[in-house]
Amino acid sequence: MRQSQLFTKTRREAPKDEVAENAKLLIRAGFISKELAGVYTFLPLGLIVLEKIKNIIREEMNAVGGLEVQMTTLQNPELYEKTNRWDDEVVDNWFKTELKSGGKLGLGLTHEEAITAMLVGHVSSYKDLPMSVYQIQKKFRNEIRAKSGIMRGREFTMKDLYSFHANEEDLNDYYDKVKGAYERVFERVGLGELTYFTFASGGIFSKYSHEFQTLSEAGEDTIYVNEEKKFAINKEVLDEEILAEFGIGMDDLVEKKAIETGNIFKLGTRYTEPLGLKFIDENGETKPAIGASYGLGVDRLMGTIAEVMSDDRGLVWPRNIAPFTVHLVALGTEGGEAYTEAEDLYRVFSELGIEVLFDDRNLGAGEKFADADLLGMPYRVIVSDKTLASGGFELKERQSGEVRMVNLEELIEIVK
RNA sequence: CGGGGCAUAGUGUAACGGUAACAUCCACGAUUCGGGUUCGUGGGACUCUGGGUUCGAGUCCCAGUGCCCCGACCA
Repeated sequence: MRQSQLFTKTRREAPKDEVAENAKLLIRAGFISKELAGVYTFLPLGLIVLEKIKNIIREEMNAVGGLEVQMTTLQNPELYEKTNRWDDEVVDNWFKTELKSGGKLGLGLTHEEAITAMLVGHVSSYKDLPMSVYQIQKKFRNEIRAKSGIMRGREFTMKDLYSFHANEEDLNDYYDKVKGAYERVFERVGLGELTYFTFASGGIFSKYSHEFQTLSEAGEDTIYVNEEKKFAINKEVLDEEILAEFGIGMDDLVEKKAIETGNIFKLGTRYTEPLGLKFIDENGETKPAIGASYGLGVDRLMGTIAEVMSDDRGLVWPRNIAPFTVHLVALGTEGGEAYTEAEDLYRVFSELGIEVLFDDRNLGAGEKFADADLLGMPYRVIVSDKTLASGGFELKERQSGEVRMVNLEELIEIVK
């Protein structure tokens, strides 16, 4: 893409109504735009990042047998009345609305009920199980207080997977498989090192629920990390009992701030029972299926990456989710030799399928450098009189700041 | 939902109760061309909304709305 055709502009200053670093940077760089408190539009560059994250998640969910669907945003209150989650006294962050005819509707804040009810017509025998269904879709939560930029919004994108099983053993096996899929997702988006499998409250069927917590000072949660075994315990469940359970003491744990990027938990028959998702087992007995649900905040993941990977000059995208691999910058006078050379390189990259953002704007070097740093593509390639004279290209790695001269073959080898 | 703060060009900030300024931005013309070059000319605001006080309100008072922060909450 040519930067001259990108309608978004960068800003020197962050808007005063944002404090969260992720929102400040993403707005300054033109990745997102704020509509309301906790409600953000994704602009072209931001949307590319979001879609890349979604695709990684999609691949990993598919790899553990998940089948993708898209449930509706508009939700039928009857389902939630059956599970006692419609009443505002019970669930206080519904967005509710009504039909012209007078009937009520809810805007989906989670889809256990909808998925379970939808599957009733598709499950009748133990042979139909296990079943694993997911979606990547908008959720709406009427948060009393939205905060932290795109990390806790009122409208956000979430991947939610639900699995249903004939017995507990099968549930446990699958639960571990999904855990592995989550670990691969975090690895691929560049957060593997910083993300801890964490024991937390909220378990319905099992004692604990499990969270994926990414270390960050911007996090709302306090967790206790055990480096050696690479897991953590959420402060909310930390007590003598759990320490004994893991055979550790407080000395083995380090207190950290973290962002809850994922949450998985076993539901048992909490939803299948009231909604009638039953099957007949080998002995002809009718039983409710046993379920689990697995959530992953897509835009929260993006916000977390912006938060933990950026530096004082701007965003730093891991290669797998960067909007473009290369930021090609032409210096000198528009139409000059360097520009012509850059045009050629742009064409070469495009033909090779290398994702490139070409800064073909007629601006000074300083401004282009500042923008490149702010936008955060993994590689910056400079074409200028200087590089022409040396017969190569200047390649700068955004994350390390390492700069070197390379020839065309080397350059392509690195960025392809 | 308790507590606190803020609201002025697209953005960031000024303005004693006396008739909105500066920077950035945008347009045009020069200049410059490896870290936001420099200069000139011009453009852009019913000062969040509604009331009130006053000869006069961006400024003081009341109410509302929006936004931010702390806490609570977060299936």
